[in-house]
Amino acid sequence: MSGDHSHSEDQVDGGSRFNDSHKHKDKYKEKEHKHKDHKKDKERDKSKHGNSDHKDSSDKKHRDKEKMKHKDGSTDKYKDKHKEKRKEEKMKSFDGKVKKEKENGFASPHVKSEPEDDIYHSPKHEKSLKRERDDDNDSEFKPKKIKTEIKTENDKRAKKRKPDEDTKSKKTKNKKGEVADGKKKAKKEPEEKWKWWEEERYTDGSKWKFLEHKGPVFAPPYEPLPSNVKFYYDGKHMKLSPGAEEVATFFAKMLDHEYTTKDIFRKNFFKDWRKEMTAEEKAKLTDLKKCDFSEMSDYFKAQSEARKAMTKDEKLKIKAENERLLQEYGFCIMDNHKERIANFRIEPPGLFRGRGDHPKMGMLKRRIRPQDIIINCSKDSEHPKPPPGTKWKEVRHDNKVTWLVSWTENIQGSIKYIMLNPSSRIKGEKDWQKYETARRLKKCVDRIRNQYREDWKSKEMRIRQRAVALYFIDKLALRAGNEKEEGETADTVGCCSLRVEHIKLYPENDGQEYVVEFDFLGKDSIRYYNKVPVEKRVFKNLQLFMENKEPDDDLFDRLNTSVLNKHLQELMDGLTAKVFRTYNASITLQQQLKELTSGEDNVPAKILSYNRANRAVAILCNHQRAPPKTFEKSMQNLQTKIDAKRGQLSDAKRDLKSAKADAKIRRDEKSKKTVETKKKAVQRIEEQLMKLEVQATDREENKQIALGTSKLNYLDPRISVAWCKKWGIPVEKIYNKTQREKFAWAIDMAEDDYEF
DNA sequence: TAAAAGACTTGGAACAATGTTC
DNA sequence: GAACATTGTTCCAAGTCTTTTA
Repeated sequence: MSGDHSHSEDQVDGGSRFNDSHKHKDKYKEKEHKHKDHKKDKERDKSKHGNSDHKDSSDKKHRDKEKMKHKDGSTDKYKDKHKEKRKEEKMKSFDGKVKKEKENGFASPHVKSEPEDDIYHSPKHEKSLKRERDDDNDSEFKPKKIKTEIKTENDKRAKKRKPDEDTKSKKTKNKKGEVADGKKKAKKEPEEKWKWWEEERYTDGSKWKFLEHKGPVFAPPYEPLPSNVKFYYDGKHMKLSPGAEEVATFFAKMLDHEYTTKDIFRKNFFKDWRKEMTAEEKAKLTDLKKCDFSEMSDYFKAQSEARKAMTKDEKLKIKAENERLLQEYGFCIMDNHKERIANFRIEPPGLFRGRGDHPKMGMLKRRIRPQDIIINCSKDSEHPKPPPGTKWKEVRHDNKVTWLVSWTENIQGSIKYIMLNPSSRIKGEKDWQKYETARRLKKCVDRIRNQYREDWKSKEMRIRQRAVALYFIDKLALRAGNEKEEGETADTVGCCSLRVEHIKLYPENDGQEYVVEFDFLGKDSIRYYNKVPVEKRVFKNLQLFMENKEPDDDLFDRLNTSVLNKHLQELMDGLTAKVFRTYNASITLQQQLKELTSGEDNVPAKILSYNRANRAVAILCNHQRAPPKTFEKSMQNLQTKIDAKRGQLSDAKRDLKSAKADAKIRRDEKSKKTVETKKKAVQRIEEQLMKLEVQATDREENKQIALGTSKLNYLDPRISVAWCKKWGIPVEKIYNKTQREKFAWAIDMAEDDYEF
């Protein structure tokens, strides 16, 4: 598995996946937080190292050495401590729901020092390719890189551009250069799109020089229920205080949702709801089961129906108002350009909807007020005004970050941000940089693979673990798997946080040797199930890692994401675990496109090929979705259409046949024409039929797979653009409007010969 | 230096808008 | 133009990785 190609084949075909594997299965529910009274880690460690019946004697020697080495290793200490805590927790709480002390992070302490250079490099007016990076050098992305080098690089690249692009770009050249210090307000954005990718990037670590915006839009205030909408407790009407009523409506709005049947959700909700009640209410309302929210629920349903049934005019009015809000708050000015803000509305209060078995689901997400808000903007901009009579928590001017507004949410205590749209310069640059890093990995991936294969034989356990984990991250596109605070979130894992219970080893399975079965909940509690044959050495290592461990012990007990990423950083500048996902996704797309696209195919067939290539990536990355509720029905409908079309086709063919026969007898122009018309009709119907059949295939194959995430986040858009150009497929068939805006840089720069 | 905080990307579901069919 | 299907957009949770703090 040294070359890209074979490697990727592994990825595409490797393992049996997607066998009805959507989301946390019952198994997990049962398994969750099982209470076990197992021995402490240190004891385990001892017994492990002392264990003498290892099959592989060299392994044993290694372990013995390891024992010495790790006696005082900080990493181990950490892991042990961590595990002890986890175990303590498990022992403490029967159902594992008791919270645990905060404990996370492993972040490497190294801080990149960036030269403090406040001089704004004003962009050049002449056509430049400052940002077009070559695969061998994405150092332009690093602020440290000095300008002269950039120029040289770009001069080199400038030749690559086609002349017609040059004229195009002249026309759309932005006006940035006119205001050298970037501090004056922008002139009106020209109608043409700004090509930020043709400009120079900041090299001083700053993200902008000028930022002005209007602040966030707050959630509308609570509107009390009309008096005829009643709440009942224990069958009796009860008028709730406004605070309690508001929280009650959050629950009522979700009444039809599965959430409200879940114990944790109900428990959390009730606890938080009670906090909002008056003393009197608190005394009276003691049992959620006795609460009757149905009138509220019906009221909201009726409201939603009414909204749907609104007249055209009313709908238009709302639309106009939304548009007004968008125009006023939805844009900011960043360095002379009007840029779209992604989420300018503050999240409204409601009940927290954690995914999977989230211990905090149902908790009250409190309303965010101006005094919770931190504004970030330029000193010399017109600062956003807080609503009358209120104050912002803080107004700061930090141009080393990209966010405009932030606040701390009350469920996890984490910070939320308002940032720019994906089409913005600031997001686009980062995105581009991501793919360039992945392309650099392409150049050294063989070396890295060879290295981790070597490391499988290392004397040090931590190195072996690191190497095996990296193999999985590379081969299976697993996520890194940061440590998580137990009890704070759903129990999900990634590679480094895999536990013994998440894998099963089969020396032989279905005629294959050394098979590993993965079964765990990953991000968003989406199940990852995969059976993959691995190399013997990996297999033996896994056996070793699992020795004398309990099911809920860490598989890689001498590894965490910080250690792994530090190692990766040494292998390649800028390399982290997630780069492998980007790299493998993009390279897989490129290979699959090459393999699947046939020049003779028509456009729909080519698009099917594209979707199949996209699908291969989505499967690799385990991007699953719940099959749409209407899936079966819509498949049926499609089949009906296909059948009808087939009928139509045979009719048309019969017509053609008789027309031909007719023409043979008559031998006149009119009947000849008729034959032509009939011929065309047959052709048209054949095409339509083919289209429908392709659609059916595509849909069936896509039942449980979500293509969007990989398309938006993992696939270098230049691959798709190049493919479109090469085969004459309109790019609109692959990317919708929003996606085209996000990938404008790629659409503009990629030619048909682009190679990832 | 480990832990915590902060910043930013990735993720599927829900909702809204648009397209299609009758 | 109503009803339904499909596609696009928004929402906000949950990851990764970096930076700061104690």
